[in-house]
Amino acid sequence: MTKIETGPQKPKRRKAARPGEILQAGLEEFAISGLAATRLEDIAQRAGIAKGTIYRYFDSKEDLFMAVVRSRLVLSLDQFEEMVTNYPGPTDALLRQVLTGIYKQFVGSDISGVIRILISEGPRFPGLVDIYHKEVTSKGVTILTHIIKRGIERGEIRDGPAAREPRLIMAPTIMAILWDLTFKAQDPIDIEEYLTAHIDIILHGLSA
Amino acid sequence: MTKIETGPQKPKRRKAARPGEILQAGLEEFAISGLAATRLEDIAQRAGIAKGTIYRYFDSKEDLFMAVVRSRLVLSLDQFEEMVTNYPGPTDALLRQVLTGIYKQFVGSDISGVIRILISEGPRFPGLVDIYHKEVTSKGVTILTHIIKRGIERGEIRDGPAAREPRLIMAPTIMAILWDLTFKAQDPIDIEEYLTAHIDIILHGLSA
DNA sequence: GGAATTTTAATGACTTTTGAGTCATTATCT
DNA sequence: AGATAATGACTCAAAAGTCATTAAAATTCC
Repeated sequence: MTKIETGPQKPKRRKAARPGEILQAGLEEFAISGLAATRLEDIAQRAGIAKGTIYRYFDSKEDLFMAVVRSRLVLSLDQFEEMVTNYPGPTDALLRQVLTGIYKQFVGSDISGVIRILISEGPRFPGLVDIYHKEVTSKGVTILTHIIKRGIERGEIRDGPAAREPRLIMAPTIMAILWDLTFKAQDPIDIEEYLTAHIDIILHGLSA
Repeated sequence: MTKIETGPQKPKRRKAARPGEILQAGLEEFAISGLAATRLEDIAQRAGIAKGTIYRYFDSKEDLFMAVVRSRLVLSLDQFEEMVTNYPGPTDALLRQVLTGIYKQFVGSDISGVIRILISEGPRFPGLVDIYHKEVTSKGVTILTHIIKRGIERGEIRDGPAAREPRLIMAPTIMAILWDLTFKAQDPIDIEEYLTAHIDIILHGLSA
């Protein structure tokens, strides 16, 4: 019955265990279990620290959650934007390059975790949805709109309903991310093949 | 301080409050908040009953959760299957009919709730993911594969990478469902237009 | 440069809160 | 009148959040 024995025994590491590590551990846990089902103790364990340490950097579980999502929300689409504005060649090659880059960067990455979190927790965190929509989604739509506009001007893309709905171009990407998150065990996607097929159907679907 | 006052005051309704009502209320709450964050009290309130009543029909919160998802998992794709096998006309009209039917039936329906639940809770309920994959996803893929095969045989669809990846055809549908769940407030989808564009790009993307 | 001292980081036992699950009591049905 | 359905106050376990205590780092002083 040696129980009442207050105080800690072995505070070890120093220097590391920075907020960044907590954010990373938090992302990994939240992406799997969501906000409510994730225990701070799990995050602490994954980060190799004690639960109490989290409270030195974040006010509450929810505060940590917000910080986690915000920290991964911005993600640079700038490279793609630049690709589009500077690209000299034909539209099909440009689209191929942009889509390839997006797959490489997103499928199976931290970003897919953020997307799952957003879908799951969106209703209780409209603020986060708002930021994501502004920072990521609508930027993506803008880039795709540019590609289409450019293609129409060059006479490579036909104008029509499809050209007015840029979300169609990225739909297969979103689906691949979610498929990978959800059905990887049952029925894994071969990303190479899928990407090839994606580019193929989009190029034929839009071409003049 | 009139607190300790055991026993109930007003058991009201009889006859209604059947398991079905609890399942419906459960679906609505679970779809918004997920398993962990949903309180049985919320479900009870939505169903217009007391918390204890739930335990007459379900053993535990998790048992109710499983029952909720299972109850909405099967959903008939049979009508679409039948459409495909019996359809006499050209592929574009068939595809138009099938896609229109899917949008009408799925976007904004109970099914979108189930899809959100599956994405959110999948990692902790691989059994449910398994059932959904077998009962819904792979059936959907089969139907689309039939359409494509039929189209190739009739000389209306070109063979190629896109024809080997039927998931591409339904990707915009999935995206519309999730977009509606997540970004309705920021940026609602006009389903009529979106569907038109979807059919347009797919038909051009696949046509011979 | 290094011992002594102050400041800051980290710990985990403890407290508090929250919500799942129970059950004695009461209404309604047969 | 007996059986069944429903209730909500209550119990209890689990996890969020606190804090006295200790380790390590930074600073001061000689």
